[in-house]
Amino acid sequence: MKTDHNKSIESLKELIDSKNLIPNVSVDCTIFGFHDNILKVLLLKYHDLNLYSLPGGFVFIDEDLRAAAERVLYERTHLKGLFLEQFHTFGRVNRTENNVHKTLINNKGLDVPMDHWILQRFITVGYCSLIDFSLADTFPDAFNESCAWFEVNKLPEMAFDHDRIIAEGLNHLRKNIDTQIAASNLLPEKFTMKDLQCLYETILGEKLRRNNFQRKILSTNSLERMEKLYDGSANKAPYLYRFIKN
Amino acid sequence: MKTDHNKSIESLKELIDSKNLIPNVSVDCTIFGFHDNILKVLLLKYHDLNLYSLPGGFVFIDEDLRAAAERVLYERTHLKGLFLEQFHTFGRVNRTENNVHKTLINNKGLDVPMDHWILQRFITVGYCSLIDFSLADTFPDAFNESCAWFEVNKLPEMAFDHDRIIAEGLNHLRKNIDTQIAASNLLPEKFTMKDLQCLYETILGEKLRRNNFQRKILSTNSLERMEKLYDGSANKAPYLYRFIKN
DNA sequence: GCAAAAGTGTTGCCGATACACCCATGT
DNA sequence: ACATGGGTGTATCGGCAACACTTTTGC
Repeated sequence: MKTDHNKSIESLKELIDSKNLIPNVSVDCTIFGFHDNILKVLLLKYHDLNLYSLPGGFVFIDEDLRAAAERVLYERTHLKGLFLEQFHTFGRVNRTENNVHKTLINNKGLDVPMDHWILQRFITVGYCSLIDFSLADTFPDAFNESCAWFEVNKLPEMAFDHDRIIAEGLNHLRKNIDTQIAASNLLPEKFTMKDLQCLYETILGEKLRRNNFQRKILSTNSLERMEKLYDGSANKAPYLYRFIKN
Repeated sequence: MKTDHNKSIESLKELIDSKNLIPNVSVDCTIFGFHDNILKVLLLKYHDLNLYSLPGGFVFIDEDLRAAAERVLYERTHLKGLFLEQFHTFGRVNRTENNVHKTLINNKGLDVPMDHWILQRFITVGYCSLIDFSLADTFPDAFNESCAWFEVNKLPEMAFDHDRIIAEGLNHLRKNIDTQIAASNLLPEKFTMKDLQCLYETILGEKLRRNNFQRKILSTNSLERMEKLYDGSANKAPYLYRFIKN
């Protein structure tokens, strides 16, 4: 454990001293997780603080902005090729006024110049993703002691303006949910129309009409109907569907 | 003229040396201009180069990101309180690979360290605005020799990825055009329905049906009908309308 | 009266909604 | 048979497109 801790400090120090980062810029990912009809969001807990943040990171000088977001997503989930979209850039001066980095650096006993950009105001580019949280392990980084899923309407106290970023990210997800996104590993290979409807309802946070939903989805011609599912219950067996791959 | 040139160099040098700017970050404004049924976009021409760019600028360390965009808009038009919306952040590494700043600095004979961020890759946040180009004077800056309006489908060669930024900005404008935006100084106080329709058609780049357009706009209850306009032509006089201020 | 442009009416289509009914299945 | 829940039919509504008709105006 001690070595882990030293390693943490080492990598933190390295990060802060790095000349290979774009100063004053970060990316933050609202990684939404769906499973069993619950919508969660992945948050990190800072060491020794009762304060949470979005998975975020800085951008290397030779790295595409989107690639930085992909890297953040990968570092926390070890998953690649996921749905990931930029939705807004947050740049108000006071968004980082309670700069938690300062406390962290002090707590770690690191020697960082007071005029270092990590202690100043910085802007952040918000990205939005969606995965199945039961399929993803999560991996905290040197800044954080834990990496955990929180239901979107039961959020803990957030650092910076991350509560606002989550709200905007969720808004983006809701406006952009479609069968392509739903198709990416959120449901089993074969699933019932009810499964898909529950996914939509959970993301949108509202009930939909069963029959109208079915028609709307089928009219997109993105589903293929398979055999029926007999689960032993005393009712008509639903058809299974799968997404048509393009 | 000589003094102006020296002043230019002075302010350029000041800008580059400034410790008060966020490095590697800029804002670029797609300032669309409407008048006489023509849609233009405001471009700057670089000194001694046959290359154009969007009005852009850097962000002061104590300045809101949006305020930086407002400042850029104000510096080029001397107008305030205009429609202005962020639409996308462009962050690919190679977007600044033909860094025109290098040429400019060489041409000016400025002494800038080769590792200065202005010569490196930087990301830019795109903002979109819309004004009446006949009402706005335009003001070039030290970097540029002229500031001029170009029709959106007759663009000259653009620096960086500014052609893409314009395309995205126009797309944003088209998706967000509404009576609120149209109300902001693009038309005279009183105008005919045809005037408004022409504005929409010019921005959207497509013809609309006269009668359906009228119904659609009136159904928003954002217009107030005034007296008729007699212009001496041999046809029924159209009503004048004005926007209802909230 | 006539041409030109504005105002208004009507019809049909499409998508979304809401309600209803039928069908399959295990107890 | 019957309760349960899935599948499908249909009426309605609102928005929009398309077309037609009427009105106003100066020549």
